[in-house]
Amino acid sequence: MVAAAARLVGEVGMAGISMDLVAQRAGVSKATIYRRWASKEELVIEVMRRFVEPTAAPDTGSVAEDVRQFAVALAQRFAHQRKSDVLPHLVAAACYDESLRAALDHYSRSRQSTIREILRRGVRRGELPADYDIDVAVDMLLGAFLYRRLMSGGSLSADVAARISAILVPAPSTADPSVRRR
Amino acid sequence: MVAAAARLVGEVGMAGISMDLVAQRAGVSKATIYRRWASKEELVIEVMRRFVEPTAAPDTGSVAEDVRQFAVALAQRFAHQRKSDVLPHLVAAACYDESLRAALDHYSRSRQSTIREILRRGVRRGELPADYDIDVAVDMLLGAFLYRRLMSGGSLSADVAARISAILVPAPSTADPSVRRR
Amino acid sequence: MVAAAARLVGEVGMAGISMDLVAQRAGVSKATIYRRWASKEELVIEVMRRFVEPTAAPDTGSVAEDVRQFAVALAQRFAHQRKSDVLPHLVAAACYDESLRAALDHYSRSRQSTIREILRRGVRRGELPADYDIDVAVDMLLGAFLYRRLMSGGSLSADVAARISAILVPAPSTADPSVRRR
Amino acid sequence: MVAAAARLVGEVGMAGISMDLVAQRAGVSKATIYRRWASKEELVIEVMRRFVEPTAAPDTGSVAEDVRQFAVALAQRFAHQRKSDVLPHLVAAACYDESLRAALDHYSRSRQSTIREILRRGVRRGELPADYDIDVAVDMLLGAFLYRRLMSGGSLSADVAARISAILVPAPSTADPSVRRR
DNA sequence: AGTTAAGCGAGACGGTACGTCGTGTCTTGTG
DNA sequence: CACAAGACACGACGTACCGTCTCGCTTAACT
Repeated sequence: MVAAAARLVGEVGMAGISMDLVAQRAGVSKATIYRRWASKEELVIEVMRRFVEPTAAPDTGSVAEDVRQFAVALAQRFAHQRKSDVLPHLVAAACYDESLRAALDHYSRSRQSTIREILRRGVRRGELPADYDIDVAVDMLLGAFLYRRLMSGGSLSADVAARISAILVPAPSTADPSVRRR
Repeated sequence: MVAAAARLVGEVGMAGISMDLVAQRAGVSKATIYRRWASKEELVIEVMRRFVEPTAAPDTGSVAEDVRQFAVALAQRFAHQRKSDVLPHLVAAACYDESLRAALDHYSRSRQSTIREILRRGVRRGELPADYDIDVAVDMLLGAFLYRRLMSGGSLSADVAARISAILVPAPSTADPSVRRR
Repeated sequence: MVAAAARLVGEVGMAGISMDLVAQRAGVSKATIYRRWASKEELVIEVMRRFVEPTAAPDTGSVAEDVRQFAVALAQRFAHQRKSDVLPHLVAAACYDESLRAALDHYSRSRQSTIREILRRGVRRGELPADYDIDVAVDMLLGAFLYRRLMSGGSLSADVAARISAILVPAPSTADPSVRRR
Repeated sequence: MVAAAARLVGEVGMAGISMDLVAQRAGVSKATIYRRWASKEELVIEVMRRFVEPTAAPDTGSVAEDVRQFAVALAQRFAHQRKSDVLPHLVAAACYDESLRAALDHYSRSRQSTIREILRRGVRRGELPADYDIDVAVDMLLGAFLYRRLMSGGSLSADVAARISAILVPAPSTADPSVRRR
């Protein structure tokens, strides 16, 4: 069921999926699907939860470097056209469906744990100011990727990833104290 | 026609709109609409082009302050639930429709002109480094808003807007030369 | 189980009944019902067998009067909208289901015993000709009721009942010999 | 559409018909069917209206003979298993659907015109008493056929038809005046 | 001025997917 | 060990939009 949906996401993308199709492929009745998920969107969230493994958290000793590596890895994720079409669809659907909204929030929350952990470590170690706003930073990092992918149409090369992380967490290169103090 | 669509966007949101409904409201036949727009999405882009006036570009003399004001103004934009549901829908639709993709790109490009101008001015004046990556910065600013609104579910207060712009363009408060030089 | 079905027939009529509903009401699992009856129709036949008591056979000494009384009593039976919807449903279902057909035939046969007895008595006493076709007469009597109720939409008053029986078994009132002789 | 439905009635009978099937066979969308008929039952009534031509009215000069001929012709109609399953289904469905009820009434009314005309002629000519209850007689005649076909399970031979009509309109064989006068 | 052409409203149409319901079978867990 | 509880495959239901299409009617331009 989830597996069939996952396969279909890969084959025809979010737009090509219908409940009838999933049911047929999974050898399952539509009613059975609806018994578990309220919509194909919630089903697809389940797909992501199960089939998209979280990015590993690097620990190089430097926040700036950790963030950079994380960002580069993330950029690669967005390469696959088909699969990265899923998220925009879910986001749009969540605008009209409260329960989907909740499910998506929960999912995105869980997916942010890696980058949040990296940043928290930075604060702990003193590499980032104590009042560093992790929420906002995460929004900026992931938002930049999303926006670039969906709106700007720009590339998502490793270089771009690096530049984004550089703005987010300025490299302490020449022992720049300006950030830490404030 | 566009006016009727605009009214409907306000009343029932993107999800509640159908071509039949627009046609009926505009006192127009569906065929006539299709003669001008390929889909309701392209029609709605037209709506935005006509009815969403661009944010004014502040010019306070300081990039940091300009960006801050711009961000705060933008944050207010995202307040209206109904209307800000439109963009995600268009973004999702653009994933499957090349021509819509183009129309949306064109639109978003034109909407970025204000913030790009602000940043370009900053570079010209030397407040920002000569190699400041405006593309990336714009992605981070707008992406942060989008992501926060759609995924994080966080608030979009003036305070948050200020913090975002602070990360993007560190205030030169105490004549900090570190950013400029590099 | 049968009792629950009977109650439901009274409440929601044949159309509103489903096996799930009967099961729930009877506090029984569907499987248990299917173990005993092949369909809800056969279950309902059981209901009729148990809960619809046969019309009493009058014996006034005159066939014509007996038939009249029987017909009037029968007419009252058809008054209840809800309950008399059951039979048409069963009849229709029996067209496609051989075993149901048999069950229904058996039931209707048993229900005709009263009127057949009345007519047989008439023949025995010589009030009806020896070659009187009881089968046909029964069909005409019951058929007239059924048809009137279901197709003509006419009323089923005592008066109508009387007129039907009068045609079937002409009253020997004024020593009319025409029927007997032939 | 109606033609496709007619063909299907012949092939799979009333029970085997579904709106999806009719739509597919007619090369038409379900919505189009529903635009014209509220249910498959009303569609089938249309089928009967168009494809079942009315029985011709015999005029032999004698009511008794006219009725006999009509009855015999009618009996042949009921021969085809498949097709005569349709009516019971419609009758049952009409019990739960007011508008179908009306449509069916209208149809059956129009189908009775032949036999009614025959009987009216009999009254006009004085072969039947002036107060002869045509409504009741029609119910008895058609009802007998219906009942025999659906409930009794008896045959519908020409002989049976003749016997039914004999009871309904006693042959005036030996110039029996008893009926006419009254 | 009369005729013709274009443009449009109205809305029917073939399709596709929806989400729900009922059936009859089959499995699981409990008393 | 039987049975309630209920999950399940199947298939029909009736609805909603989509995008295309054919009708007439209007209005304008061109005879």
